[in-house]
Amino acid sequence: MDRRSGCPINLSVEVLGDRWSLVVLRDIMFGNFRSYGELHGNSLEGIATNILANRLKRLMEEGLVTAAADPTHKQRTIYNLTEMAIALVPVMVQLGAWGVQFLPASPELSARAIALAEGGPQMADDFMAELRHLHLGDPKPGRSVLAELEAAYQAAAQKP
Amino acid sequence: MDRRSGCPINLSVEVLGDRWSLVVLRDIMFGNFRSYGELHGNSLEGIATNILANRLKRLMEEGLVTAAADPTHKQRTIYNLTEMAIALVPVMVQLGAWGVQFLPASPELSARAIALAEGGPQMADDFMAELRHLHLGDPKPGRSVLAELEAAYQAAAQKP
DNA sequence: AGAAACTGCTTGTAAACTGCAAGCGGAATG
DNA sequence: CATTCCGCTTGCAGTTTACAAGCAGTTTCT
Repeated sequence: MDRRSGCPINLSVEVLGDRWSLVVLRDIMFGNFRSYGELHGNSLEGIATNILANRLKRLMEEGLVTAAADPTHKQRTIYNLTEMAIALVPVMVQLGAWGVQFLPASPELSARAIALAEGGPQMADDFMAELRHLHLGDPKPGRSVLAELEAAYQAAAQKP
Repeated sequence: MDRRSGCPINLSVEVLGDRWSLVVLRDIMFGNFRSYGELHGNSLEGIATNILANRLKRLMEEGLVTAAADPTHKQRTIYNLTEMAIALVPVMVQLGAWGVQFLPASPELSARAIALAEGGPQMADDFMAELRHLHLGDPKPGRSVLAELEAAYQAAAQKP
């Protein structure tokens, strides 16, 4: 792993700076898609199969994702986020807020980003706790930010 | 401009998701490098000339950067950040903090990111005000976050 | 038991992007 | 009026991305 420089922003770009890594992490994080099939079948942007396979491999190598066997389906692999990936929640929040403000984001898909930005650091922390439950086996927290975001999306999608 | 989806995170990735865009913006933002020559000559990562030229062109097309003539040197172009780019400060803060925590960032180069993260939202806001002064002609604010970050870097670089 | 569908990929091919080195035209400098 | 500065462009090789097709092992259906 030869790095271009020791600057933290550069290192982050070297790990995340391509057209798909953050999108795949978004789908695992906010969509709770956990297997290859779920990630491919629900991909809003239509990720190609070889790119998805390659990205999952790279994310594992970089330490952002781990693979676990599914007890009910022997051929299915369940992908879990690591603490390193869960720590990207604040980055996702800021990126989403920026996209909503400056890019032509659709109202329905903006709903989650807006809710998350308005929820502030407390909501981000609660979301990270929920992700630690879902991916790392931590105890289940009382609040489900995932459910709140889904509700925000549904409410936005209903309005014509 | 055909976009893959209207998701704000996807749109942000489509604009910023490559190996150089955020690095160039970082250099303009934190290094206050304003011309092609400064950006190329001071590039920590050694950006190639054609990539730098292409990235500046794309950043202008995306509305993140504008070009202005230098009154003293007719052949020099001064690149200014737009409000859209200045609004990326919180993203940079989070990305830097993440890089410091999870990637092998060098102590000297981490100093700015750490100072900025510890400064909280107030410091980010003051930095954005300073950037609006430097790039958009807004009145000069009392606080210079750029000077504080430089001091933090110098202090970290002195320690052996 | 056999057929069909599911699951997680791999392979082939073409196009686009990246990275390196060299060069170039106009402007300022001495 | 030669030299250096400045902002690029060009050529080329290698890598990455994108699209479409296919494939082996597993489970489900009939």
